[in-house]
Amino acid sequence: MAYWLIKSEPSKYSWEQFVKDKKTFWDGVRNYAARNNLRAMKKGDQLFYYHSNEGTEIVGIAEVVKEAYQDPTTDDTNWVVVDVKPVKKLKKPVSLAQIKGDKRLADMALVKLSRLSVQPVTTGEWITVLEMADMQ
DNA sequence: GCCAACGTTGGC
DNA sequence: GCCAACGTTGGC
Repeated sequence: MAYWLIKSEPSKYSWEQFVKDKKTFWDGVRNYAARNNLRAMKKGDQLFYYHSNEGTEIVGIAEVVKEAYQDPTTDDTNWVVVDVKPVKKLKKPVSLAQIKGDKRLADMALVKLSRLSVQPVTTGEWITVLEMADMQ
């Protein structure tokens, strides 16, 4: 099983909305690196849900329920979506500032490739973030 | 609202 | 195929 991080602007699609919907397809990815990550996702993979622009923190955990398929919002076959569902909210959100301040997370894509909207997370990073969220 | 970083486009 | 110009993302 792999770990990932997906970003969303709360003003466009917040964690709260995601929980209300119970499931969504992750659309709007128009970047090849992010697209490749979507394609690499397997059912059951876990994802951090990150709020960009407002909050700038990891707020919850989601799970892949359906692997990549043609993006239903476009005819362009370059683009895919995955289905994801919320798993649980973090007890304490982990902010970008906290992540930047922890040297164990200095290599996180969130820090190094800040504009990538779908990024891989290593097992070590996953565990560290969960610790910071008071979830261990 | 500004601006840095980075991806993409298009001229040559 | 290089690289400048441009557009977009996202932190502050």
